[in-house]
Amino acid sequence: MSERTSTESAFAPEPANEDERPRDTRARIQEIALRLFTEQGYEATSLREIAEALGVTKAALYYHFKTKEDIALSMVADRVAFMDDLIDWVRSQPPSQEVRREVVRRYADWLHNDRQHDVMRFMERNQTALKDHPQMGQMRTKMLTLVSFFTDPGDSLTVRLKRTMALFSLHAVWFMLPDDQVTEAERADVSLKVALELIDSSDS
Amino acid sequence: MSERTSTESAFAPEPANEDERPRDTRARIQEIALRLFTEQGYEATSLREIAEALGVTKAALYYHFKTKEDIALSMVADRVAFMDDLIDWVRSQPPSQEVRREVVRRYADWLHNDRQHDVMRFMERNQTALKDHPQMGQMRTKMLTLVSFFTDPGDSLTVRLKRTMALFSLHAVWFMLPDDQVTEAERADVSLKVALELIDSSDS
DNA sequence: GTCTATACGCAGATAGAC
DNA sequence: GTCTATCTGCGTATAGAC
Repeated sequence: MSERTSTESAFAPEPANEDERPRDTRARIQEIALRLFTEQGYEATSLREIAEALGVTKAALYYHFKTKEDIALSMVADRVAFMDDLIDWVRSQPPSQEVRREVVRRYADWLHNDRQHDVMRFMERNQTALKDHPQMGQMRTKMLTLVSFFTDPGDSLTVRLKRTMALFSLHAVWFMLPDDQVTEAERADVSLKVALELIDSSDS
Repeated sequence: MSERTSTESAFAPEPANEDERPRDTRARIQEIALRLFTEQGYEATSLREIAEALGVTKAALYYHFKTKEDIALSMVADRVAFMDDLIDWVRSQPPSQEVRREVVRRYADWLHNDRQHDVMRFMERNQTALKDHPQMGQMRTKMLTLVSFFTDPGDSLTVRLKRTMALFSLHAVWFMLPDDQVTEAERADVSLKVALELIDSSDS
C-alpha cells in the first residue's frame, strides 16, 4: 500500500515494470480526479473536465466507475481502512503514554507516506460535499475516537485540546508553511516533533 | 460589529412604520444561506433551496443580491476587513512578544464575538469553491502575513510551526471538542489559553 | 418586493455501435 | 474500452406582471 507511484520514475519512458501496460486508466482517473477535486472542489468539478483532462469522453469514465461519487469514494477507502486498523490496534494495547506516542508516529508515517496528504487535503476540503455518504460521515467520528485515547478521564480541557492538536499539527504543516521555504522531509520532521511534544503535554 | 446595515444610517429613515416588519429580508437570506452553505457546501446549495427555506421564490433573491456569489461574498466582507485592520495594527506597532500576544487576543475576541465562528466555518469549508474570487483568494495570504509576524528571522522551523498553530487552536476548538461536552465560554477560554502558550513557545 | 414564466446551458447518466 | 448520441433534470439568471 506504500509503493504505488514511484515519483522518481520520471526518466523511464518504457514500462519496464511487470504488468501495467496501458498505465491502468482507472488509476489515471483517480489521479486526475483527486487533483481537480482538491483544486476546485468536488461539486465544481464535472465529469466532462475529468474526461477532457484524461483525453477521453465522459462515457468512458462510466466503464471504470459506476458514478461520480464512486470515483471520490475509491480514494477515501484507504484512509478509512487505515483509521479502523489504527483504532483496533490501540484497543488491543494496554493504555500507556508510549502507546499514544506510537499512535502519533504511525499516523504521521502513514500520512507522509506516498501521497496520502493529497488525499487528506481532498477530504478536508470536500467534507461537506461528501458528508452524506456513510464512509465519509464516519471519518469525523473515527478521528474523535482516536483522540479520545489521548486523554485520561481526569484530564483538564486544556490538556485535551493540546493533545488533540497533536494530530492536527501533522495536517497543518502542509498548508500553513509556504511550499517554497521548506522541503517535504522537513515538514514530516518538524510536524512529528511538534506532535510528540503536544501529545506529551500536561497542565502548565 | 457585524452590523453592516447600520453603518451610520441610524437616523430613522421612515418615521411612521418600523422597517422591521419584513424583518429585513436581506439579512434573513444571509442567515439561511450561511447555514446551508456551511452544512451542504456552496456549490451543493441551490438558490431554490434558499428561497424555499425563506418562503419566497428564486426570483425574489435577485432583488436583494445580484448573483449567488454575491450572497456568499456579502458575508465574507467583515472578515476580510478585520484581517486587514489587524495586519495594519501589527505593522504600526514596534515588534515585541507582547504585540504577538495581543494579536492572538484580538483574533480570539473577534472570533468568539457574535457568530463569527459560523462565518469562519463557512469560509473554511468553501475555500475551494470561492477561491477564484479575489476577496477569498487573499485570505490565505492575509493569514500567512499575520503569522509571519509571530516569528523572528532566526527562529527554527519547530518554533514557526508551533506559533502558527496558535491561531489554529482558536479554530480547532470549535470542531475538535464535541459540542455536548463543553460550553462556548469554555471553548473560548481554553483555546485562548492554549493559543497564548503556543505563541510563547520556543525551542525545547 | 415578490410573483409567474421562461431562456439557456450543463450536469450526471445510459444505450448501443465499434 | 472507448466512442457518439441522447435523455432528463436542475442549475443560474432574466423579463415583466402585480
